[in-house]
Amino acid sequence: MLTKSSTELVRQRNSVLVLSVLRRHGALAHTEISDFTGLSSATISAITADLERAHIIEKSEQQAASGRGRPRVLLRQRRDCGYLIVVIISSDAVQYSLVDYAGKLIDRFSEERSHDPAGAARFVEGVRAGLSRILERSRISQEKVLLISISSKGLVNSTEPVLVWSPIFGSDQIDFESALRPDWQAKVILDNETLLVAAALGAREEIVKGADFRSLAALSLGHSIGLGIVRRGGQTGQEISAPNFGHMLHMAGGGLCRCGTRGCIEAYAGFYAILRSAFEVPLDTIPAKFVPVTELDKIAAKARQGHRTSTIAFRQAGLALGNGLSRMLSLTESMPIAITGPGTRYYDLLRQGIEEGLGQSHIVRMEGMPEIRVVADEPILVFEGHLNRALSVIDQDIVVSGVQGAE
Amino acid sequence: MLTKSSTELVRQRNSVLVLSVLRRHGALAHTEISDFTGLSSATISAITADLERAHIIEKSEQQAASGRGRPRVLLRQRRDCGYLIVVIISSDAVQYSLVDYAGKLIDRFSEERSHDPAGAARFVEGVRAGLSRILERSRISQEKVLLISISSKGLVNSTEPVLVWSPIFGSDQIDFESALRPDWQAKVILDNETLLVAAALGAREEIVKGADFRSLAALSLGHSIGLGIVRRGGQTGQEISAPNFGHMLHMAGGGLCRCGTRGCIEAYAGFYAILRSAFEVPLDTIPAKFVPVTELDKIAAKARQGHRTSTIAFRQAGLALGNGLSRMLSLTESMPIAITGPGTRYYDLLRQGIEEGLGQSHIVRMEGMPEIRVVADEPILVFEGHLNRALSVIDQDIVVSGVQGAE
DNA sequence: ATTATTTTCTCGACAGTCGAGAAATTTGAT
DNA sequence: ATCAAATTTCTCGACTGTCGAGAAAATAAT
Repeated sequence: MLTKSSTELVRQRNSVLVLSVLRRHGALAHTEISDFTGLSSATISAITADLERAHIIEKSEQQAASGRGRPRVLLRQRRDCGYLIVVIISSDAVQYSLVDYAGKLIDRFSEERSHDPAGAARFVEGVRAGLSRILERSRISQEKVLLISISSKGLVNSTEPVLVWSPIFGSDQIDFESALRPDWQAKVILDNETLLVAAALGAREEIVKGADFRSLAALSLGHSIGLGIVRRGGQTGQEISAPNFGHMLHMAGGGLCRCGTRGCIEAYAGFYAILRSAFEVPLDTIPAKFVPVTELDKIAAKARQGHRTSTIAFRQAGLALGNGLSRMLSLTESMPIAITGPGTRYYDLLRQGIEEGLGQSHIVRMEGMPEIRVVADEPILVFEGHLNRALSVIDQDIVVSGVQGAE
Repeated sequence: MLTKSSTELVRQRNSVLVLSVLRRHGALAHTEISDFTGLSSATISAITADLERAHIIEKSEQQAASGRGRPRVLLRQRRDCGYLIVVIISSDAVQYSLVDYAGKLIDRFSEERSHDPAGAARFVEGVRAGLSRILERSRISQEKVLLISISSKGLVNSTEPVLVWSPIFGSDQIDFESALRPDWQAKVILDNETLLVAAALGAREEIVKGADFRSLAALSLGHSIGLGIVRRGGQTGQEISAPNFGHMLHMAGGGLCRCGTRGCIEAYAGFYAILRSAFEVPLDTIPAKFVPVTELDKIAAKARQGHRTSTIAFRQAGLALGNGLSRMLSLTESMPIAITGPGTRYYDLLRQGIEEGLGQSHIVRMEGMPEIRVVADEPILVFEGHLNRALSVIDQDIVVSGVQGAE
């Protein structure tokens, strides 16, 4: 359904646009903002005056004279305009980061996760404690925290911050919104981890390719398997989604997965699955809760020396991934695939299987093999994705909730 | 990337909005338009005055007095504002329909398709001839044809009207844009047939459910298998896509498909595949080009009487569909599934397999079985989808290309 | 000092939406 | 017949927004 448009909306959109170019390019002068946005100089004056009055941006005090002419006045976000807390949940720890409105990291610490199956309720308590701890350490007032951006592996509700299924808690749902509402009035968003990787890669790609960028998928290999897809959308920039790829059906009645279903992709390509397959343990064995990477390194070493069952284990994993990717491509347009995560160190062993698995589908035979690239530094990408997403959400909210107020 | 906004754009969007409620609800009075759009009465006056000046809408001359007070003046599209040609390509015929700007069918005929494999070039000639024929019969001047909307089974390029792969011509691509450009200056759009079914069902659903409508998939069963997905998007109404579902990989190294690949869903669930499987012909046999429905009816009759291999054939087909749908759901959100096409007459035989195939995946075990409904009258839905899409494209174009001109 | 150059700011014109109320037009009561 | 009530459409002034042009500001070079 279409909705009505109004002049006030125009100002809102253009204000957000100004903030977004400021994010992308750092502190900018009046003229540069005008160039980047396409808005006239007069409009920039009006918008920046509003934003300055609302204490959202500020004039940079001084900068090197850059030639003759009236010197430029750089505009930048006010760091103290608001703050963001990033919570990255991984299998062995929870990392808390406090970031200011300009995207600068202020404080960070990790808390080990107890491996006891204390369950979701207990875990949520830990998160609440972690959040109050990072707030206290910084002496920032709670109202200044505008957004809490959480990420985890697993399946996430697309509209609300609810973790629907996760490798750790299974179907024990966690609703972060209602869990944090008593303590916090900040907005809470939750994203799948690999989705953030895809978002970060997509943003990088868009800077390089500009309008040529169309779409991209990120595949994260590890104990579990994640996939994020980013597509450039119509007006609102990028559109991203994080399918339940690791638990997409690979083969009906196949190996038993951690999720309890048989034949998931993860039950062939997750670390525990490779281990299981390499040791020729029956495929209906209940999967190991945790596999040290050193175990897998050993198998990889054997495979690289030509050991048969180890080689086959990685090959099976590759096939599952390749088939799954081909199915994904059948349902979307063709797009490049970026592989990240700890599993990339075995890419040499997985590659053949992946390519063969891809090649078994009509779409790949027709359109050719998609571009596959290996990308390291997954944790950095996750954090970058958090910032990209969270800060633009803040920009949006801050503008919508009233710039007019001179305060 | 965000783009700048302006007051002129506001008017454009609101004009399109006015035209769209006029489409949805038929001829409306000033006040009603105001109610439906949320725009003020004054704005409606301004916009409708513009549209009337540009000969896009007109005042309905007279209507029954509806109570006391100043009588309403109904506004409606001018039929002669422009015309649309709908071309529906099916396996045995091509249907041409001429429609006026108000959505009224003016003329229609079908041309049999020769089953000779004369190839794409020859076929395009036929389409060009068909188009000129329908134009001549109507005595409408060619410039008045604003849009040619084509549909076919198969895989379609998402940005240009290029048929990338089709059951009939295989990988012999057809670029309708360049094929028709010499004769026509009308815009040309091409959509997958099942996508249009999904669009039509989505539009109906949105009228019923309003904002509650989220998404929907249409599955078309026949000689080939089609899937269309419609999701409600942010601003721009609905977002639709037509994946290459029929040729998504069902089982690696499986039955030979018409497309030349092994293991496609279609190679298990297409009519020819059911036939092949029922007669226990080896799965690598080259599939029949064409299967009369009566053949399949016979197998269905046998299956309903308990004949074993016939029953298994339908069950296999259902499993392939169910597994495929489960994979689709793993990659999207959960959504209801509407089944259409000639294959619905065998739904009683397919159902168990579909449900079992769906149940083998994590997502369905977790979120439960999606709602499945059988919808008849596929051809009507296809045409309805054409009109929905094409006329709103025309509305958009007509407004963008300048309403201001009084002409 | 003066001039050239560059950036920022300001002003008036123009486009769009909105609310309020005037104008138009019919029904129903007196 | 006439007038009041009801209802719809139209119009006007206020407000918000963008834009182009040019004034004002501030520095470097001459």
